[in-house]
Amino acid sequence: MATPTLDLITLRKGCASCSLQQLCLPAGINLRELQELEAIVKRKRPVEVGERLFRQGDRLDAVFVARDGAFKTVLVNEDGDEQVIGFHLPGELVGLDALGTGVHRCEAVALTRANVCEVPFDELSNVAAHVPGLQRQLMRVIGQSVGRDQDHREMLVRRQANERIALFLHGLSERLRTIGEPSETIRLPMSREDIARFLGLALETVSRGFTRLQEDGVISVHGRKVQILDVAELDRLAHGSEPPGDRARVRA
Amino acid sequence: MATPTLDLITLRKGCASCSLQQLCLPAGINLRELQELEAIVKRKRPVEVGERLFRQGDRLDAVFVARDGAFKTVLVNEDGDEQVIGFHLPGELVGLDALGTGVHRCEAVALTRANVCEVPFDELSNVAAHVPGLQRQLMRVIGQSVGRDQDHREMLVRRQANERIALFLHGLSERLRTIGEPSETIRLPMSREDIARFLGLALETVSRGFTRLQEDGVISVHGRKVQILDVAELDRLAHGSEPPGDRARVRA
DNA sequence: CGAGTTTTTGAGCAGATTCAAATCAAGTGG
DNA sequence: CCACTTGATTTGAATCTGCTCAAAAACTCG
Repeated sequence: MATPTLDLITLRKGCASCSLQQLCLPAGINLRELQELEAIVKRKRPVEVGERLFRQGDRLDAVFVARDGAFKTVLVNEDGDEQVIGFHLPGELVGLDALGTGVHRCEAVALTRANVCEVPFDELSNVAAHVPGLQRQLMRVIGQSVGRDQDHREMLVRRQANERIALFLHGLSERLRTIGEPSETIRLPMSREDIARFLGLALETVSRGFTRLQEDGVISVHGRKVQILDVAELDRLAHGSEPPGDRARVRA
Repeated sequence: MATPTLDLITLRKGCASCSLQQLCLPAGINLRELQELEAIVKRKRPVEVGERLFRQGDRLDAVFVARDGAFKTVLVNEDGDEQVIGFHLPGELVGLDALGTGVHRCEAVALTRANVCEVPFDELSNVAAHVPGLQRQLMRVIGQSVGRDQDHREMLVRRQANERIALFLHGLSERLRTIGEPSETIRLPMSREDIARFLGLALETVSRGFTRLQEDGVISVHGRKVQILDVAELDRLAHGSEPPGDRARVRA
C-alpha cells in the first residue's frame, strides 16, 4: 500500500532512477558502467509472501536485492525447525551466504510481497573484474553484510533478553533510516516467532520484552506496529549500560 | 613445543612449501602466479602471547594468516569488557572484518606464540585483479570466513548451554582436522573465559559443561587438554537432536 | 617449591522457558 | 454487517537453567 507508483518507475527505469541506487551495487560507478551492470540485472515479477528466492543446497547462481518488501534468511535443521539468521531490507544483498562453498547454506523467504532484482553471480563477477568501481562496491556490500552478521552476534551474546530486544529494535531502526524509510514508526515485517528465532529466545519472551519496553515508555506496541518514543533510552538499553537495577535513577 | 622445525622450513621456503598452501590464499594458482603473490607476502618475526595484529579503529592495511599458533578476535565495548567474536587457526585469514568500512571493528590477539604471514591488502587486491585464480580463492576464503561467522551464530542461538559447548568443540575439532592437526586430542589455545565470552555464557557454565560432557563419557578434560572420546555422541549433541531427557536410551 | 593464575565446584537466586489459557486482529461466509 | 474461524500476540504460573558470589583445587612458571 506504500509505494506502488515508485515500483512502476523503478521497474521501467532501472538502477539509474532507483531510490536505492546509492546503497546498492550501482553506487559509485559511472553511467557507462551502470549500463553494463544494468544489462545483467533481471527484474522479476513480484515475489509473494512465503516464496523462496533460493533454498538450502541450491547452487549460487544469483544474488538478489529487494527494491521493496522484506526477506528473512533461515536455516532449517534436520528436525525441521528453523533458525532465522537474518532479515533483509531493500537495498541489502541476499544470497552472499553461498560465497564460500558456492552452495547456499540457508534459504531466503519473503516476509512480504516484494520486488527483487536478480543479479547472476558469474556475470556480476565478470563485470566487476573490469569495473574497479563495481569491484570495490561489491566488496563494500559484502563487508556490510558481514557487519550485519556481527551486529547479529552482538545481540546474541547479550545475556539479558531485554538487551537483545532493544538492540534488535535499535538496529532495525537504524537500517530503516539509512534506506530513507520512517525509522521511528515501524511496521514490522516479521512475526514475534521470527524475532524469537532470530534472537535465540522464546516467542513469549520477545512478547514480554516488547510489553516491558512499552511499560517503560520506550516504545509503543500494537501488534506489529511499533513506535519508538524514546530513542535515547532505547539506545542506552541497546548498548547495555547499567543493569536494569534502580541505579539508573542515581546516575541520571 | 609442537612444530619448531616446520616453522623454519616454511620461513625459508615460503608459500610454495607451506603445509597450509592448499587452504590459504595460494590454493589453485600456478607457479608464476604464486611467485607474484609471494612477492607481497611479509613474514614477520613470531608474535608473542597477547600481542595484537591490529586494533579496533585501525585502518585495514593488511590481512594476516597464522602459519601456526592461534588468535582470537575480540570486540571491546565502552565498558571495557571484551566479547570474543572468533578464534583463528593456522590458514584462516584474520582481518577481513574491515572489508566493509575499511576500518577494523575488532582486534586480533595472539593466544599463543605464533608465526604469521602479513599480506598488504591493496597489493593483494591488485594482484587478485589480474590473477583470476587468486580472485576466486580470495572470494572463497572470505566466504569461508563468513561461514565460520554463521557457525558462531548457530552456537549462539542455541538456548541450552550444553548445546553451545558441544557445537563449539565439534566445530573446533572439524577445523583442526581440515588443517591436518589431530582433531580428537586437542590442546585448547584459549581459556575458559575466552570460550565463555565467545559463547555468551558465564565462565563457570563453560566449565560445568565440560565436566558434564566428561561425566557422560563424551570427552575427557584435563584443563586445556581435551580428548574427544565419543565423536558420534558429540555430533549428536551438537546438532541438538533430543532434549537431554532419558529418551535417548529408548531411541538408541 | 611457592605465588599467581586458571579451572572446578557449591549454594542460592534471578530470569527465561514451558505449558496453558486468554485476548486480539483480520478475514470469511452467511 | 455481524458472527465465526483462524492465526498471532499477550498474559499467567510453575519449573528449571544458567548466573553470581565465594571458596577450593589444580596448573604454570619463575
